[in-house]
Amino acid sequence: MTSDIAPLPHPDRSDLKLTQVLFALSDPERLAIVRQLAAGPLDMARCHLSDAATPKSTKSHLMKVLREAGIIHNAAAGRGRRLTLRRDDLEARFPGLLACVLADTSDGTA
Amino acid sequence: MTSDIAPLPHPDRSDLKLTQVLFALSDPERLAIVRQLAAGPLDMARCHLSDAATPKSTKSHLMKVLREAGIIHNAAAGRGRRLTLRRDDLEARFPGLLACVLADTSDGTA
DNA sequence: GTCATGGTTCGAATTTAGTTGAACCAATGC
DNA sequence: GCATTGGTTCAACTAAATTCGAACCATGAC
Repeated sequence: MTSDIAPLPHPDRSDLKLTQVLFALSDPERLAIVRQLAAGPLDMARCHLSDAATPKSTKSHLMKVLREAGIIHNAAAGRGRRLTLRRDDLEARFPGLLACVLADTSDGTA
Repeated sequence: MTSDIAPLPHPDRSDLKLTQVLFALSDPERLAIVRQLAAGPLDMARCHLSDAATPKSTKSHLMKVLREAGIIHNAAAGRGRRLTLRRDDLEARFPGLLACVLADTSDGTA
């Protein structure tokens, strides 16, 4: 078979928790990731952190927090990972939240 | 004079940080406090926590986090404290944020 | 198969946040 | 004056989040 990699677990739309989403977004680095993904899906290797020297384990952990909160989807794609912002799910559960979070420019990540 | 109590420090509207606001709101207990204050100003003594047995030092700390994030205003009033949601400031800096956070009912605090 | 690339996971160390009792303070009631 | 009520602050402790290296795993190129 072409692939037997166990896909990472993602919470169902109905299981998203507002407090968990807010927490995930409350870190500047994670918020910056979300802003990048707002422009469209991105290969993880092309998703940059503020400090380019950050170890990959740290980067992976940041993605995990966002994924477990239901903010991003992380799928295997070739030898890498494809990250997608779960816009529809977020909008369905917390209408307007993403929009006003992305609108802000006071955290340096315009 | 009638009062010389040093007022608690509150951040200026222009100093509010989105990530700090999101963090403050990411705790269920704090979010529940904000929901109560959404109905109007409240004396702190009448602002209830989920566990009535919570020590006052803990309650005071919860209020401090909300105050320092710029979400609530805490003013001396008689022998107690008057808590007010900083609606206008929040709306000015993060339009729509409060509305969609208050709209959610998935955290038990409908 | 071998190698390089891209990421996850684990464990340990560090850092940060939450909890609590005790001490203290201001205002009101008496 | 004294006692009560309501709340802040401090210090110590517990709990949780973050960071990072090391080990590991799949894929794709060769």
